[in-house]
Amino acid sequence: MRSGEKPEIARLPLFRDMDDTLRERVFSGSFLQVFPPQLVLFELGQRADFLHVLVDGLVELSVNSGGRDTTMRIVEPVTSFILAAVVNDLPYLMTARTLEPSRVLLVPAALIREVIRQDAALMQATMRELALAYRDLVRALADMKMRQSAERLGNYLLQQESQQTAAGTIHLKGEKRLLASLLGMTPENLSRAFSTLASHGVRVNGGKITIIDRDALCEFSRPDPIPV
Amino acid sequence: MRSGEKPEIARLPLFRDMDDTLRERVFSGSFLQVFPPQLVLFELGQRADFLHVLVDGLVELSVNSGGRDTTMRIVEPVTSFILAAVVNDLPYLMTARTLEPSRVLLVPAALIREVIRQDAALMQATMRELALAYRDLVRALADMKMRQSAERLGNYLLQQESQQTAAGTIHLKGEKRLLASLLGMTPENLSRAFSTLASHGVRVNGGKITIIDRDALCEFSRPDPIPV
DNA sequence: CGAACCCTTGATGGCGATCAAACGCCGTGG
DNA sequence: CCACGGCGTTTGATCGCCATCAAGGGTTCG
Repeated sequence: MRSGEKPEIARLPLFRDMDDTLRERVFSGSFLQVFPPQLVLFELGQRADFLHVLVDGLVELSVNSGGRDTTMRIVEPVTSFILAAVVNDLPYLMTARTLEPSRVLLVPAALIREVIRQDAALMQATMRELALAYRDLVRALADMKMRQSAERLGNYLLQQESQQTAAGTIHLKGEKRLLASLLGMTPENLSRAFSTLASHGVRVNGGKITIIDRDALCEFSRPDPIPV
Repeated sequence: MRSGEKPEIARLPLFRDMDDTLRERVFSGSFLQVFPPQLVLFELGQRADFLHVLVDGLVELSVNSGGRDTTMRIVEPVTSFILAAVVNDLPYLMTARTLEPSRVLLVPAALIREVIRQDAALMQATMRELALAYRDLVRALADMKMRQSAERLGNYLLQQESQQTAAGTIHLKGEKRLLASLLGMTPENLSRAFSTLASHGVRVNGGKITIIDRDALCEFSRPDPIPV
């Protein structure tokens, strides 16, 4: 891939501050690939061959073990994923699957590791990214351990609302069953959780959610006091 | 603190490969402090002032929010903790409390951040450490979402056994109520989970656990196929 | 138009939380 | 030295959240 082709990749926090010629080297050694929906990009247990950057589309990261399955993250463009497996050259802990037609930049793991060693700015950005990802997971784990399902949904909605453009309105990506799995519940109970939130300021219309009473939702969900 | 004082700190993966004079600079700017049990070292929401290294004793990292409380990690010597908050200069997401009389090395956050910028080996070690910690949390979250309580306990025991010296024998650190909170259950249910595991090759004697039938425990707990 | 499939709603059951009480351990004070 | 009280653990009883099973409505796609 050539560098100018996808300026939004170069603008990612991960790549933004690094040396231009090294960035060019990374991109020219990588390739942009198009995938149909429902395609498995890699599976848990495989050696981490590529750092992935989702350019367009939607990807699910899930863990499956012993017949059970749970989605760990929904990746939206433009974001890199599985950085942690790549930097330490360890097997993937998750399986990645496209949910929509997607374009993914595949950066060979050995290449990115080599350039990380050469470029302090890239290494620092990697370190920061990992630290932020770690903190996200700390929150997610505490959420799962301390809150019950409707509260988790409420907090998810509040968090989504804060980082989507239109205030008070949220568009769910993917199917509701996916959100259910992300929040650690069944589709049936997600549906019931939405009905519960109806009495706390939330209106649902398909994949479009409206928060008509933010205060009521906050009081019910007791969101994390520390901002992200 | 002087450098030769605590060679096992210098041998930590985090500090092992860095430049000697810079390591000396880090240690000389830090101080080793002794704390009594049950003392709060820092609280969730505070600005991260120090990178902590537990030299001796036992520390609990917990999250408390909305009247609820859950322990996220039990820190044993010699280990650093809350690296993620320090590198990004963000508030702590967890509260730290000593469980036993403890000695902790306090490294000023600004100092460690400065030296990280100067020393590529330290930065790389930080990056690796964060990536490994991230992967641990991915496992912990998947564990919490997919397994029920007795299975979680079984896996915890198998994991502890593999990283403690004596094969087949595990010494729990801290009280059982602490382990219960770490595993996301109540003390009552931890007790019941131990009884369940009695029919799967586990014997309990106070804080001393013996795995008398490893295969049976594995079959019951279905441990993660991917090694740590 | 029919067949999947997803979402929703209802009925039932199980895991785990809560409440309650008894036991054992340990440190204190009589 | 022993009695007592506090605390953690264990065991039992009950309750509530959520999973599971089941069925019906809506949408999409062949």
